[in-house]
Amino acid sequence: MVSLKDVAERAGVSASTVSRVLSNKPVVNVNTRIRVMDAVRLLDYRPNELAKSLKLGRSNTIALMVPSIQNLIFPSIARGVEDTARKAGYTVILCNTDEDVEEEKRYITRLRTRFIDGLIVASMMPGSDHIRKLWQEGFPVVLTSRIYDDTIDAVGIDNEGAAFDATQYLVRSGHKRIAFAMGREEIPLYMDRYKGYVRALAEGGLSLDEQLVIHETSGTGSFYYLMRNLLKKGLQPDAVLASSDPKAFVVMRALHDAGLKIPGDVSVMGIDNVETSAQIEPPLSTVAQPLYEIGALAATKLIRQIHHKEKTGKLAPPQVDILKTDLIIRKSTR
Amino acid sequence: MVSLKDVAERAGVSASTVSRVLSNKPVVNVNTRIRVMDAVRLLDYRPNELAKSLKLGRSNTIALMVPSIQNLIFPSIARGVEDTARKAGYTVILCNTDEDVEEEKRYITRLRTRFIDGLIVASMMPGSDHIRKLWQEGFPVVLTSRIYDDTIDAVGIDNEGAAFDATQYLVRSGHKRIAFAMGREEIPLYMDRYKGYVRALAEGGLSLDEQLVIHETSGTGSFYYLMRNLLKKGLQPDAVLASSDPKAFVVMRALHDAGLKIPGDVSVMGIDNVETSAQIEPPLSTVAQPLYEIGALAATKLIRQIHHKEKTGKLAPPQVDILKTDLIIRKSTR
DNA sequence: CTGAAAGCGCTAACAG
DNA sequence: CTGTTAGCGCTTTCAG
Repeated sequence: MVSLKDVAERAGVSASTVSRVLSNKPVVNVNTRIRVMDAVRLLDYRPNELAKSLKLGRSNTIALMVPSIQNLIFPSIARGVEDTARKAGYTVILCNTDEDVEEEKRYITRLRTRFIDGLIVASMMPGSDHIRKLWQEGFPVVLTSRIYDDTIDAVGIDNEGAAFDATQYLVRSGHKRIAFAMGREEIPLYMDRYKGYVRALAEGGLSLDEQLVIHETSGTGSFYYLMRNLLKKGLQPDAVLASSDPKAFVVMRALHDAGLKIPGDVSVMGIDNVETSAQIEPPLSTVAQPLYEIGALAATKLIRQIHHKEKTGKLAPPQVDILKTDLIIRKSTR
Repeated sequence: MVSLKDVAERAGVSASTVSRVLSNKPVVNVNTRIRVMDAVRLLDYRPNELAKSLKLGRSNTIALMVPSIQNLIFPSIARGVEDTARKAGYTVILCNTDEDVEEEKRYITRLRTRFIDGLIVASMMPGSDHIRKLWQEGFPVVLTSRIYDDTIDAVGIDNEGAAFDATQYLVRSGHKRIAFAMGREEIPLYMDRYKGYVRALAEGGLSLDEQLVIHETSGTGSFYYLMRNLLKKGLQPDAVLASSDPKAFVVMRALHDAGLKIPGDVSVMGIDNVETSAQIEPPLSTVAQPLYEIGALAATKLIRQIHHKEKTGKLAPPQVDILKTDLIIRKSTR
């Protein structure tokens, strides 16, 4: 390991001078600068980031916490985060919490040790008070995808509105019996989507049939049996809105296996616009949320907060950004 | 920020004693230990990982380099890596290279600063000599998914064999005109899969028809037009083997849009067994590679190397592990 | 414009 | 069993 001192020796100057050159301090003689740079090249010197971080009190590293990177919406968000972080000179750490609040806490404990400058959380659950606490202690945090209130920086979409748009489209195109595939109720974004569905039904003059809303039991896969059961009970809908694209995939398979045509016999619609949604057969109609942009904006906001905190010593007031969603009609709806 | 010194003061001992207690050195009096622990709790002290890393010369952090986390095979690998790294007390950094060798190099430069203890590379390209160099310099590296030789630790599958199995299944089930959707030729794993296809054809007594192998032009999406063109030219195959599952999705859509039934008119088969493959309609027959396990094993091997290097000062001889693949017949083949 | 010195928070001999 | 000391590699006053 070649250190500052080695370079200094080689260039015949002091360590401080080398440091000045390397951090582009203007106050250094051109000739010494050249001499130093030569030594740097000669020795193939790389600064030790760890030492720098320790001294400076920041690591230029942020963490991204997701329930699971295997969930199709998170790779795009992660990509947005990583791209913009990298461009700003930050490194990103990936944390999968599996919806486990304890795991989340454990992570936070590790990360709080000033190892990390900020945190993007896409896994927040109602019980995640430790995250609120983090923010209150002045640690830069931005929430994504799952937002609970406006007391913490966040970027998300209008989930109620997204489901409303989807449902409204369905009623306007003449569907009368619109089923809803509901996600885990502890997760507010699903409650919001449910509300949007209910409101659009009402505004469309359709009455809500509780039998047509099916509730996830054990994971996304459970919708297969749930859907088949609905059919078996003779409750065939003419459309189903899934509260997320992956759920729509499963619903489509159940419908197909029951011998039903999509969209001939029943229309299917999702929410999210995950990448595969366009690639399956039939391509899924859905409400797109700008996943990459969400990640990118979250990273931008976080880095801005980090800088703000460095300057002023405290966090700027929280601000939540709601990004526009987009109704995308493909081939799974008539 | 509360430091060791604060705890020491509070407990009326020296910093070294606190350090001993915290790292569970056995040589410390029970009473002092209790006193120290009390002070730790009272002050809610958390060790500064950065300082520890600087002193110890290791950061308990590894990096995972993938072409893009949005590519469906990598989330599962990433999950395997992250889970096993976390259990071993390591943190993982996510790096997307977008197949860009320069980006890869830039990353390596940053990471080489002893900021990271080891590296898992799933993005290796033929031009990635800098990675070979890393290994030669004694830096722990394990290759995944794209393996080039046996001079570096690696874990992967037998790509030739996987394609062979798939093709053989197709010929044995009576297909005569088996097309192949070929990936980028610079990527050896695709060449290997191509070879497996060719060999199985030969062993099955079928002659290779170059017109039936279609070559990716601009991204996975291009297979849509490529496939439609093939059909337009009157060269309809009775089966197509895609060199990856995502390519199979696109092929299926092209076939469908041309009015062809799967598997009635043409069978489709993939390789990878990405998560969505089971969820689409019809569920895709494919050759599964154990993605999660690949990631998990890669992490295990890397950490073992890191420890070995800490003990002996150098890397253990490279070893490549080939994991078993699994032919999975679902509904897209007859 | 440059060097000496102090210190970020921690661990590891070395004494006692 | 415990304290003192030195130092990981870097930045930053403070003098000169």
